[in-house]
Amino acid sequence: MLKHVYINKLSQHVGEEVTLKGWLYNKRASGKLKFLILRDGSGYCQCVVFKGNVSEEVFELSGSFSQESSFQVTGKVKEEARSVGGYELDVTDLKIISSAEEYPITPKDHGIEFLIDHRHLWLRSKRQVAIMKIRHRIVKAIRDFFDSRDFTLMDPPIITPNACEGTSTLFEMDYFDLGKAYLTQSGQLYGEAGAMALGKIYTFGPTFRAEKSKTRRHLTEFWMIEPEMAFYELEDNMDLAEEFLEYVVQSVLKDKQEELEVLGRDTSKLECVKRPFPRVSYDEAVEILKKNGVDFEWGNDFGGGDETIISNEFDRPVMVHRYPSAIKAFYMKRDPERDEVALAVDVLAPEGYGEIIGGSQREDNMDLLLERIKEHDLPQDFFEWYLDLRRYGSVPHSGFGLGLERLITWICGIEHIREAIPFPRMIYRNTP
RNA sequence: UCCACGAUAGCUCAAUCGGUAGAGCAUGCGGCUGUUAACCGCAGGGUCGUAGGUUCGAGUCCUACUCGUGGAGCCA
Repeated sequence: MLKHVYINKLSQHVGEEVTLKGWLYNKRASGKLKFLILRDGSGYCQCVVFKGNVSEEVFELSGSFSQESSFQVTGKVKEEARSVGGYELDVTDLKIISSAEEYPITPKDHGIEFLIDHRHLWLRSKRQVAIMKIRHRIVKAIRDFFDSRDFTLMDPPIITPNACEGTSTLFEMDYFDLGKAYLTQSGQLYGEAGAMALGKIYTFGPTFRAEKSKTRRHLTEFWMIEPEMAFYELEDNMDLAEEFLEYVVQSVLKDKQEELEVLGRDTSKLECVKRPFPRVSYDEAVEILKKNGVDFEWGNDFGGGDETIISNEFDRPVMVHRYPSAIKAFYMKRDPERDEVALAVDVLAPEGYGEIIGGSQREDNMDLLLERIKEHDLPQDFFEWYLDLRRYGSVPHSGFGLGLERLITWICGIEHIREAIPFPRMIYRNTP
């Protein structure tokens, strides 16, 4: 057998005879000519079997196996403009590795229920492969961004004894003799401990929300990135968030054009994602809503529709800061010049994709933090370790949380968050 | 939890006013030397989500239930 090469490296082997290994994506035949589309995870290649070029057995074999059968094929690589990917294999030999049973996902349309039931197979389709490759590129950009700025990756626990923010519904479990425990809703409080130890950290891990949310923006299990920085105030936090988003989006644009094209993404919308991002206060955002005819009362949180109206005013992500403290978490520091608003910031993605980042400067004053814990009716004993961060050398600090799948959904320009994660966990679905 | 919509062949869907269950894809066989979700011909493939009801007659109308989809609230 000749050297096994991958489809995305075919350009280096033009004129050579090579062996490809993969799965049958689609096939067409025309008399003495057969076209087999092979996919190998790195790309797609049309393999042409001409009756005159192969043995009788190989010619018969090449038409006999079904979609998604695995096989290896040997032939000469040539440039071919008519062919997908620009290269083609003139087949001289072919061997079936495993003949597939009748494959459920055909090249025609399918409903979402059927596709998600077959998620393990759906991942093989061109569109899903493109999304997963972009997901990987985004994850790499996120890590590169923080790593190159001297952040330390610090993994928070997944099992926690209490609700982080005291509001969400959590997945509950029995934890031996210690009573109830919960799957984490956020690694943030632990991130703060990390920032006091390491200066600048980021967490990157799974997060769980048991709310019975049933929309295209929700998963019960998703991945969250939470940087936390000692000595950062709200403005520093916003500077970092916009630099971060610009870097991630531009990295994907630079390296994943082909995949974005498969998804039909309008990349001009992504080209706009450059600093500076618009920054509007909550007050100003409320004015935008009123200008657009929304009957909105100061003090409420924005709904999905409100976020869309606000983000439609801009061509790039918009940072909304200084929300009413009453609707924000207990640990957020209040504006010293205006107690009714918190030093919080949400980043709203363009095109109606909604909130992708939520962050704030944290309350660093021991007495005020204790007051907030009592106001929110939270069990103080669970937070003693967190209060220690204020007892022992408290400093101004800030951070934000980024929902990975929401970021992917926006960058890919896809309709529903379930396609942004390999195996989505949703309120009425936990299989496959 | 609430609101709306849906369930017919392996898949995607159609079936007029309540009157014999249809098509494309997929599968099998045959044809074609440049196909791009190939095309052409033939064939097989149905407990119309479940349980009741109305009717001479129900895929179609009514009731309940099950499952699913979209949205609201809540959130990243």
